[in-house]
Amino acid sequence: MIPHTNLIAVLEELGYRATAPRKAIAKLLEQKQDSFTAEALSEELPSVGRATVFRTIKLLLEAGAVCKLATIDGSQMYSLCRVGHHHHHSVCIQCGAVEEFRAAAVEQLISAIGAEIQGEVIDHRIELYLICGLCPSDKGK
Amino acid sequence: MIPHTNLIAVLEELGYRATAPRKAIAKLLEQKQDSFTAEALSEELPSVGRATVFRTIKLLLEAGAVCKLATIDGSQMYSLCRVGHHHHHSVCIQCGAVEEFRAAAVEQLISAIGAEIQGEVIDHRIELYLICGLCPSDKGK
DNA sequence: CAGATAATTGAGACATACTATCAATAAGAG
DNA sequence: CTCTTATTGATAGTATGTCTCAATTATCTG
Repeated sequence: MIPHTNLIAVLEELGYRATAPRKAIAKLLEQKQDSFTAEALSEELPSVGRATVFRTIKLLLEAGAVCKLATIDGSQMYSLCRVGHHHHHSVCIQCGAVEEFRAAAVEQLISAIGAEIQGEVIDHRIELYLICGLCPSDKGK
Repeated sequence: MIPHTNLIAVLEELGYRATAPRKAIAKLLEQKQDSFTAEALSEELPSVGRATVFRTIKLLLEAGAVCKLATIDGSQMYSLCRVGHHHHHSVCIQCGAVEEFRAAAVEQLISAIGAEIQGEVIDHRIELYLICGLCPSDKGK
């Protein structure tokens, strides 16, 4: 497990060079539990050019080590993927913490729905929005 | 059913005025079966200011008459909602046609997953990507 | 119908999230 | 160490919106 903790190795396996800027980005990303925007990441790494941050995120996205996901309001952000296989995300709408989940039942259900729908289902996307255990919920109000 | 076919009525119910630009946007949108971008809509309506097109889409989005959804590659687009209640979308990755679906099983499953996950689930989003019946699939290759 | 009032519009500047260009630099192979 | 090529950073450009503000237009009120 935890196959994508070494992001530099992921890039090297794809034939990309292990440069200092990429190492800095990888190191920072590996510590992130939460979702992030490319812009914010760039601000955290003033020594690395903005374009390089965006480029590296894109490489990691293509490598499957990072996922792009939608917030509850439809805007977008990234999240480090800790598992290598197909999965979905839950996002805390307060702190942005991202968890990954995978449920066999989901996949079964999707294919069942696919059977009822005209056309050939290619892929799907599921996001769960929640208030995580560490954030104060509104229940106490 | 078909509650959101009259988009102007939706806006009026919320206290917004039925102006000529809004009527033009509404008329065009009501004919759309496919997903669209605000930019494309604006280009189709050169007589209406760009800002007004974006503003009106935003109003309809808040009114629930239009949904914002993600394409398979993570970019975003809009789609007219034909049903008023909670639903999900399937998007043809070739022609952009959007269908709405609602499956009780999905909602049951989501709440079952919610019970297994730390935190309080607030909302969810599901998108199915497919090649619709009208588009040539790759099967014949 | 004639203002008065407030919402709405359009033009354009600004904001955000990227992508492309290109000369300078640095990684890695030999 | 040197050569080759990937990579970088600065900057300009693109895509998708949002904000500002003076001018316009809907609706209200008499």
